[in-house]
Amino acid sequence: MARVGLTTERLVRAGAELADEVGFEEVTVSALARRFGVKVASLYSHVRNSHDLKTRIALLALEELADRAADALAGRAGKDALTALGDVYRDYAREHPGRYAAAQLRLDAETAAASAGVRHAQMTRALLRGYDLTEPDQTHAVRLLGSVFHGYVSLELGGGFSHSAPDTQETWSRILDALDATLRNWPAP
Amino acid sequence: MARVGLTTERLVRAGAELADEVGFEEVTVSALARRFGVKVASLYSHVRNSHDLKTRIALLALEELADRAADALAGRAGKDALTALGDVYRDYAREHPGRYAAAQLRLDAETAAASAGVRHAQMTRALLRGYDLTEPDQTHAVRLLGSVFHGYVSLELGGGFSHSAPDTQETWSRILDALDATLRNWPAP
DNA sequence: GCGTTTGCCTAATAGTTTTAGGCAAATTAG
DNA sequence: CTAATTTGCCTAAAACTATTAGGCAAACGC
Repeated sequence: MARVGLTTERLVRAGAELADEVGFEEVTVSALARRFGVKVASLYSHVRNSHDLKTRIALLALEELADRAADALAGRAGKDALTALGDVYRDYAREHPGRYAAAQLRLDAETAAASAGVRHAQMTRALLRGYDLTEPDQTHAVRLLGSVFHGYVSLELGGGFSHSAPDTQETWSRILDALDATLRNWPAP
Repeated sequence: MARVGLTTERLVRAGAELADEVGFEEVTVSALARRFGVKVASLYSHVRNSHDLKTRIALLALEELADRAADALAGRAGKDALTALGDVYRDYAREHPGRYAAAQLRLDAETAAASAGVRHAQMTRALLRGYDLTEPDQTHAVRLLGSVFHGYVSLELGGGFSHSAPDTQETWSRILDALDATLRNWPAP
C-alpha cells in the first residue's frame, strides 16, 4: 500500500489548516484522515486520540501567536508596544480563526504550564514595564489586557459587532487609546 | 407506554441544567434522552435537531442574563450601575458555566435579532447615559464594556487566572475601577 | 537479500444524529 | 361513555465519528 508519510507534525499542521477552513469544532479525526486519503485508524499511530489532536493544534496556535507577539514587541515600548501586541492577537484571529479558537482550548494545568501560554504572560508583563505599575497592579493590568484583547477579538470574530457603524477598526483604535490612557493613569484602589 | 410529559420547554430547561453540570459541549440529544429515561428519537418531536436544541438553550441563557441585568440596573447609575452589570455577567457565569457558554453560541443574524441579545446592548447603552459620551464614542464604549466583561469572565472561567495571587476578586474590582475612570475620562481621538 | 521496524490496512465495537413508520395513551366529539 | 383523532413515545435503520486489535507489506539497517 502506498505510504502517504503521515507524521504527528503533518497531522497537526493539516488539522490547523482544517480548523481555519471549517472551524475548530469541526476538526475531527475522520475529516483529517479524509484529507490525507487514508483510513481513520491510521491516524491513531500518530495521535493518541481526538483530544490529543486538538490539544496539539492548540499548542501550535499558542506558539505561533507567541512568536508573532515576540516579533511585534521587539524594539517597541509604551503605546507602540500595546498597539502592536493587540494587533497581533486581532490579526491572527482574523487570519486564522480556527487556530485562534484552538488557542482557547482549556488545557490541563500541566500542559498549560509547558505551553507557550507562559510566554504570552511574560510578554504582557514586559510590555507593562513601559508603564509605571508595580505589583499587584501589574498583575491586575495583565489580566485587564488579556480580557480586553481576548474579549474584543472573540466578539468581533463571532459577529458580535456585526456590520454596524462605526466600523470595528475605529473602535479597536479607540479601545487601544483608552487602554493606554488607563495604564498611564492607573487609578488608586 | 408511560408518558413522561416531554415538552420543548422542559427539554431546554433540562438541557441548560445538563450544560451547567457537564459543560455545554457535552449537551447531546442522547444525554438528554437518557436524563428523561426515554429513547433518543422521542426528542425529535420537540426539537428539530441537535443544533436547534443548543440554540434554544442559548436563547434561554441570554434571557435569564438579560432579566438579571435589568433587575440589577434598576435604580442604579454611574459606577454603581457599571459594577452591578459586570457582576451580573460574572456571577451568572460562575453559577451557570454551561448556560454562560451557551450564551456565547453563534446565532444566525435573524435569530440573534430576535433574541435577548438586543436587550443587552440596550442596557449597556442605558448604563452609559450615566457617563458623558456621545456617538460614536458611546458605541465604542459599548464594545469596550462587552469586550472586558466577556473577556474577563471567560478567561476566569477557563482558569486563565488560575490560583495565582492576587485573587481574582481583587482584580475584578480594580478592573471595574479602571473602566469607570476610563468612561468618566474618555480620551479624545 | 534478510530481518526488523513501522505505516497503513481491515475488522469490529460502541456512541451520536437523524428519519420513517407504528402502536397505544390522551384528548375530543358524538 | 364509547368512538375518532391526535399526539407521544417506541422500534428499526442508516450514516457518521471514535477507538482498539491484529495483519500485511513497504522501508530500513546490515
